[in-house]
Amino acid sequence: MSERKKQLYADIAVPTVPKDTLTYGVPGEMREVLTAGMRVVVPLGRRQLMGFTVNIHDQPPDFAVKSIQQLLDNEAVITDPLMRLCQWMHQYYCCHLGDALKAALPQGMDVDSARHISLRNADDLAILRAVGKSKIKRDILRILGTGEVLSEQDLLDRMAVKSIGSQLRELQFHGIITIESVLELPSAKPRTALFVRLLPEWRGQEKIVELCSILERRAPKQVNLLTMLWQKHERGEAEILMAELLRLAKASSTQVRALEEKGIVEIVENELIRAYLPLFEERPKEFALTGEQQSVLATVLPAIDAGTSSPMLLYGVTASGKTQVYIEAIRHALSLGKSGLVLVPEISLTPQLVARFKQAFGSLVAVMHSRMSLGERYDAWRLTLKGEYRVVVGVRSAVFAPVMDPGIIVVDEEQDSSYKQSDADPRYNARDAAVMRGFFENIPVLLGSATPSVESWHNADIGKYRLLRMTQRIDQARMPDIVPVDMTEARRMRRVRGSLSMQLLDEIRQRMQQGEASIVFQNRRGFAPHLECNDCGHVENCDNCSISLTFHKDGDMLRCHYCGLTRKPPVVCPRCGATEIDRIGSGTQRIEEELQAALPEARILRMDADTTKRKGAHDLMLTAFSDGEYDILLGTQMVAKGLDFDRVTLVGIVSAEQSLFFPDFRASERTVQLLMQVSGRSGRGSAAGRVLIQASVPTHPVFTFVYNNDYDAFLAQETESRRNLSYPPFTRLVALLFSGENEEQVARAARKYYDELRAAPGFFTMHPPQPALLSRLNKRYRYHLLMRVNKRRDSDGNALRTLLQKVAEEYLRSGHSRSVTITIDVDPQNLM
DNA sequence: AGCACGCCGACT
DNA sequence: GTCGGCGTGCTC
Repeated sequence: MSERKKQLYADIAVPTVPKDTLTYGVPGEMREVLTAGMRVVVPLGRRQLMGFTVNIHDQPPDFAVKSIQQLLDNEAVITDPLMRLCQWMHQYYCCHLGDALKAALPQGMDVDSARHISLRNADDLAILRAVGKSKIKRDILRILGTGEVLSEQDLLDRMAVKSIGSQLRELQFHGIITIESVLELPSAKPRTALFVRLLPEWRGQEKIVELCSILERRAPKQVNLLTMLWQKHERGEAEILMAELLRLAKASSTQVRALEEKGIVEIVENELIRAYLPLFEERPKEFALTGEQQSVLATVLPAIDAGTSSPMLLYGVTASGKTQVYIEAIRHALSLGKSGLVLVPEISLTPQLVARFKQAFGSLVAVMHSRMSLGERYDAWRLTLKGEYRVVVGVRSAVFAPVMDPGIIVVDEEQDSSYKQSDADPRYNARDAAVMRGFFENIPVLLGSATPSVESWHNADIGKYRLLRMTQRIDQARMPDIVPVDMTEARRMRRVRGSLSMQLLDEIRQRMQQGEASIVFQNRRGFAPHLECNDCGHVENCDNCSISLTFHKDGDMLRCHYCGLTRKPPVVCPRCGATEIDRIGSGTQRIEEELQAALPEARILRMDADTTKRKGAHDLMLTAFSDGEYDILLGTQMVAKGLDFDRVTLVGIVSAEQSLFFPDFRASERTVQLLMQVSGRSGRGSAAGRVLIQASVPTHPVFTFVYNNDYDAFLAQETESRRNLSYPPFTRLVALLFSGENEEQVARAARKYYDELRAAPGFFTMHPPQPALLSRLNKRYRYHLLMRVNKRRDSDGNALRTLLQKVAEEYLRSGHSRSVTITIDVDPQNLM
C-alpha cells in the first residue's frame, strides 16, 4: 500500500506544432480524471496552447517534462472512434495529428495565450540605464506609463515603427516591464438567459388571488407579473423568459426582484439553445415505398442490425427516392436506440432537404452547416455529444460529429467535390473519411448518388463496396427528354439572342403560358468573365493572381473570384488607350439581362453566390420559387442539385462545354455528372420533363451519354480511359504544391523536392515540377509536383508518408528558405 | 507555427 | 548605439 504511485505521462497532440505528440507530466489531481480525448492547456516555450490528450502512460521520456497546466473538458470530446479516424487522417493525408483533431471540433473552442505587457515598479536610475538612448524604448515606457496592460500588437499600433520585439526583450531582461502569458477564453460558450418561475407553495388559484389582493394597491406591477406568471403556469409553462415576462407585464426587473425577495418567485439562469431553424416550409407528401426502395432497405436494415462495417454504394437515378431510403434507414437505427449521421454537399444542404429530415425526426435533428453562426454550430455539436440530438445532417466537417452510438452513416451525392477540403489541413475527403469512420464504428456506410464517381463505381466493381441500384423514378415519372441545341448552327441561322438560342427562349415562353416553371443553368457568376480591349486585345487581370477579373454589373466593378480584389473597370485601355473595351463571355448577370430582354413578362429569380450572401436568403428564394412567384430560376451550381419542384418542366443549360475543356482528368466526369444532375431537376411531378442542352459542338462524344441518359456506359468508358492513363482509381494522386512570393525560390524548392523524391524507391511516378495552372494566387507563385502512387505497393500510404517526411528533413537540412510553403494534397479534387 | 537569438548592414 | 531584416534552431 505504501508504494508511491508512479508518475503518469500524457502524450498531447498540439495543433500546428510539427510533432505528432509532446509528452507532459500528469499532475496528481488530474490522474484520476484525465482520459484520452480530453483537451488540455500545455506550456510550450513561452506560450500556452490547447492540446488533445492522445495517450496516458507511465514511461518516463529521456528529457525533462513540463506538466499539463489545466483541463479544458471534464469528459472526452473526441470519442474513441473519432480518435482513430484522426489518427488515420494523420497518416493517410500526411497532416499533423493535432490539426486533424482540431478539425473534429467546431470553431471557437480553441484557447491560446496572449502576451500582456505592463510596466513594473522600478527606480528611475534602472529605467534610465535600461532605456539608454533608444527612442523606441522610451516610447514604449511612455505608453505603458498610463498603467495600461497591452499586447505587443497594441503597442505596435500606437508607435511609428515596424517591430519592437528586441526592445521588449531587453526591457524585460532589465526588469523594467512584465510580459505575462495569459490564457484567452474560447469564444464559443453556451448562451444563457434568466427565467422566472412561481415557487411551488404559491402555485394555486386562491393563493394567487389572495396575494394579488394584498399587493393590489401598493404594487400594481407586481400584480401584473403574478397574473402573467399564473396564466403561463396554467398553460403548462412553468418557467418564463425574464425578458418576455417584463415585456408582457410592462414591468421592470426591480419588481421581479421584489417578488423574489418576498419568496414568491424564483429567478434561475437556464441555457438557451441556438438552433438553426430553416425558414422553408412545404406540405409533407404522402407516399408508399416503391419496390426498389424496399429491396434496397432489405439489404441496408439488416446491416444496421448486424452492426458490422460495410460500405454500400446506392446508385439510384434522379428522383428515384434516395432521400426516403436514408430516412427509413435512420428510422430503423433510431428504433434500435442508435443514431444516424447524414452528410450532404455544401450546395445541396437545401432548406428542402432539411425540412424533410425535420418532418421525419423533429427535434432529434441537428443541422451542421457553414452558414450557421459560431454559437449555433457550437450548440449543435455540444448537444450531439450529450446525446440530445440523434440525427445529424451536415456538410463535410460533420463527418466528425460526435453522434452517440451511430447506427449508420449516409453520404449523399458521394461524387461531389465539396467533400474534399482543399484549402487547409487536413486536406481530407469526407466521403472517404466516412467510410473509415464506419470501419472504426463498426457500422454500415451508405454512399448515394445518381452519378457515382468513377472511384466509387470501381470500388463497387472490385467488391469493396456493395452495389445497390434503383433505376426507376418514383410515381412512374418518365426520364426527361434531353435535347441538344447546336449553337454553331443556331448562330449561323441567326437564331440566337446573345448566349440564348431562340429555341430555348421559345420553350421557356411556352412554359410560362402553361403556368409552368423553368430552370436555367449557367455555372458562372458575374456579368462577364473577361474585359478585353477591342483594339490591342489587352485583358484586365488581377494584380495578385494569374487570372482575369470578372466584370460585375451591380456596382460596376471588376472582381477577382480567387482573392477578392475589386477595382473599377477602366474607361480606356491601360495599354493602348483605345476606348472600346469588350465584355467577353457570360455570367448569370448577363443571362438574366438577356432573358429579361427577350421575355419582358418573365419573373426571373437569379440565384448565385452574389444573391444568396445574406443569411436565410437561400430559404426565402426557394420558398418564393416553390410558391410560384417566379417563372424562371436562373443560377449557378446551386440550382443543379437536390432541388425538387413539381412546377419545373424545362431545364436549359446555357453552355454545356464550359467545364469540359478544363485541363483536369476529371473534366468529362464532372461535365456528365453536372448535366445529368441538372437534367434531373426537370419533370419530377406528373408532367414529362424536357432538357435543352446548348453546346457549340453538340456532337462531342461525352454528350451522347447525357442525351441517351446512359451513365453506365459513361462509367465503363471512363474507367477504361483512367486505366490507360494511370489515373485514379488505378493510382493514388498526391499533389505537392510549392508557393511563395519569390518565384525563383519556389521553383528551386520544387526542383529540390523533385530530385530528392526521384532518388527514392519507385512506388510512384511523376513529371518534373511545373507552374500550377493557377500560377499565381494572392501574390504567391505556385509550382506543383504530381505523384502517381502505385496503390498495390503502398496500400495504406505509409511508404509515401515516410518518404515525404524524409525529404522534408533533407530539404530543411540543406538550408532552404522557409519563405516557400509546401502543401501536400492526397487525392486532390482540383489539379490547380 | 511561433518565438527567441544571433548576425550584419544601414543609419545617425 | 540603435534599428530592422534575415537565417536558424527549438519547443515536451
